[in-house]
Amino acid sequence: MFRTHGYEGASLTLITAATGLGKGSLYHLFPGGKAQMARDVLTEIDRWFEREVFAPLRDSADAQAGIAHMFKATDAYFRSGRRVCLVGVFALGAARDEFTDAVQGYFERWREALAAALRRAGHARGAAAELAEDILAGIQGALVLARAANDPKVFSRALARLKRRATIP
Amino acid sequence: MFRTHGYEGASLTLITAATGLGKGSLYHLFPGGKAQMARDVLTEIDRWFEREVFAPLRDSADAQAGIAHMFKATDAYFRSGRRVCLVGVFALGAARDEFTDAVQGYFERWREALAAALRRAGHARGAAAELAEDILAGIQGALVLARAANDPKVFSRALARLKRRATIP
DNA sequence: GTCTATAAAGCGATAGAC
DNA sequence: GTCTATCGCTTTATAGAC
Repeated sequence: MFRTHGYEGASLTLITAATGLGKGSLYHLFPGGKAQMARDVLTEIDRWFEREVFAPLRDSADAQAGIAHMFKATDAYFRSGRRVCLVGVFALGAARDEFTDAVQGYFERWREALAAALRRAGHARGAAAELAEDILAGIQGALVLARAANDPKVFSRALARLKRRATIP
Repeated sequence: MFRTHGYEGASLTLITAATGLGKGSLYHLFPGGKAQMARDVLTEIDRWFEREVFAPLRDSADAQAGIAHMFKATDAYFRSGRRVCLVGVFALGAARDEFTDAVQGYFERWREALAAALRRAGHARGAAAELAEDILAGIQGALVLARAANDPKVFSRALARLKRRATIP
């Protein structure tokens, strides 16, 4: 609900309908209310990316394989462009100020892990840093364009091109 | 207000405070209420980009000059990364469905005008189409990253790299 | 642990005085 | 054309029964 409606747009009524839980249950599980729900969702997303994307980027013996894994996991996570990025949605809105650390940390750690992997894969230091930024921006922007055009293929195409740029022939 | 708070987040209270107009005045000027306000803002944005970006891309005798003008106007419009894109914000949220035409049209006409200019500037047909998509996604994504990091320079850097990719040496 | 009932505030929108 | 007052509804959040 936060992903598709934004923080302000995701009302408790929508959340109760989507979860099948009444407000009483929600406040029992999340005493901090809506803010805690969002915080817990952000934490869960962070854990998923840490495990499925950042760690493989950092730890893969074969850097190229780690990068390839990132593209595959990213495509799966965003449902090939049918899903948008909750962290990106929060970043653009007023919610960024309430969840600064989570929003900032997500992109920062992704960028750092990717830049290091690109370096290990053979890109020059400066080029790797720039390329990592381009790839992250390319992914976020492609999600915007895909949803604007209501055409997930925009995302798939962009992801394929970014993967090609990351690969050293 | 729509840009910084999203469609749902931009309440009439925020809008009255920002404009200095009471609700009565707002509904006198915009009988269609909040939806009309958003529609009129989208129309205004569309006019601005049509005049300052799309038309120069299409009509410039020197295609390279038209593209350079686009990057300059884009940097100015987004305040070098201190502003985000209202159309992008709407695209990611539920507002897209209420303002489909405006959101879709904005990116589509930008992409088409840019692809044509890139082709006239010397890029091969297929490469120009791909590059146009990359540049639009790069801009939207850089706005996300810049706001997430609370660092406008992320946007300026990305824009400079995109401009370099658009230029044929 | 989940529910219903309810509170207090805020929402978009309208009416009518001036 | 702008204001205040108000409507009806929704919002987040709480209380208390079960």
